[in-house]
Amino acid sequence: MDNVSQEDYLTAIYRNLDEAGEIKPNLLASKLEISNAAVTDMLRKLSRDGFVDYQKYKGIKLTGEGELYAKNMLRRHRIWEVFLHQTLGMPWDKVHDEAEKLEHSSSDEIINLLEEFLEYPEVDPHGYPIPDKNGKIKKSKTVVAITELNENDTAKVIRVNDDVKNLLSYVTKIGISLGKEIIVKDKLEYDGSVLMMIDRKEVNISNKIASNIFVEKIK
Amino acid sequence: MDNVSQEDYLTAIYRNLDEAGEIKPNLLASKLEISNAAVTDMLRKLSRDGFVDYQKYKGIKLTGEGELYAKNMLRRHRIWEVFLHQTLGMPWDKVHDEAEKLEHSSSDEIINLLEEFLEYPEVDPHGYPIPDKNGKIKKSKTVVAITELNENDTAKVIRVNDDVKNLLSYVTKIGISLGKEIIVKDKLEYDGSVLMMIDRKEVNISNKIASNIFVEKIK
DNA sequence: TTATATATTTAAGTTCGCTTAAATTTATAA
DNA sequence: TTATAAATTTAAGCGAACTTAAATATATAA
Repeated sequence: MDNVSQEDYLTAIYRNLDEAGEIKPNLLASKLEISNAAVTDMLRKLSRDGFVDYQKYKGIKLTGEGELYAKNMLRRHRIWEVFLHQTLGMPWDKVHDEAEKLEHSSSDEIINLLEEFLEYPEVDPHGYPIPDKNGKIKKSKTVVAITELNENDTAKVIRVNDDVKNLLSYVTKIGISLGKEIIVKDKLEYDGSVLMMIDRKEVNISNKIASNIFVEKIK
Repeated sequence: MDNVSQEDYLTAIYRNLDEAGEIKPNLLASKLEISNAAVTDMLRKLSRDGFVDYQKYKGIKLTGEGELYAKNMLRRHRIWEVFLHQTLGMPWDKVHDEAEKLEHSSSDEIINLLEEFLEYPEVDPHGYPIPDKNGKIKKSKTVVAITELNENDTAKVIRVNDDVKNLLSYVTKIGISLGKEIIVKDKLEYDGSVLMMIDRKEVNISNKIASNIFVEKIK
């Protein structure tokens, strides 16, 4: 393919598929920060090239080829992130944007060599699994968003959504990192916000933020 | 700038300046493998943006800013090459093309971290010096092209032009690598080709190839 | 069910970096 | 010096990926 734009569309589609494996043009447009009209345009091309199943006014699906492509981009992205964080020491809230650029400029050969150099990491610095050469994604632990926890639940942070602007730097500020233990103290009915203990300090986070932090329940 | 095309123009200009510090549109077009008309077009933009001194029908010069920019791209390029070769083990005849893509997708921050990780290499895998953060290029040994050698001269290979298609893989085949010792046996007046000893074997190379291999005379 | 809001597509237009063809300028050689 | 060749620029046009505005289809709520 070798087309930055199309690669970005496929990745964005894959990242945002709903439970039915579909995504609406509208959502895609907002994720890519472009107009709906541009999306319609590109969908025709992606459809013509066999990467998406697309019919006017219907939800967008990926074809097998499209999904493979998207997973390969995700693989590139996450392997770069590991390299930037682990080898170069770049903070986890900066690697996403850098990897976003690198992923389009690296052959599979580089990626495979990098993977070997990094000793086959299983997850990226935000806890997301890295697809293998064949697009296979190892089933990871079952995680739930913090919003799913109940009062007095104790849990360990496994994954934080890196695709939401500024979320990571905010989350870092309030003391959250991978592996950190949290205890839910209270859940506010009113706005869905969650009061938790982190490092013996009380922290309140909004529902929206809580829904992007994934944890493993302890006991 | 953040514009792949303009970055490529500046790098190509810098790489191919003549003794007077100029380059002709025609040569630039052929290096970039595009039409002369496209070059004229882009020169106007680069001139408008203050990267080149350009007047119709005259040779092209870089401004101070343009030169800095070009050297920074060269820095990125060469640091990536060192990483690919030294850390990932990619052969020296493949790193150029890969670095060509990566150089446009990496912030200065990544490059600086990489440089540190690589322990401040002075040359790339083909023997070219790496400009520092400020664009300063360390003066390296005085080298001459093999074409400048005389019969019975012994010399050590210091640098091979990585910007010529397929040159490196050819040169590798005939046993040349950095640091290798060569002895000039004969120079053919007729076509300028050079007969040399490499690893106790006689090898004849054309004038064109000899002019792209740079050596340090021994005694 | 119908009115209205929202999502999607179509139409027309823009910028970028290219192309080919024609016009013009500069270089070269008889 | 002048004819011719080569280099350069101008002109017109193209495809890609976007935009805004208008048209149309779908979803939602009274």
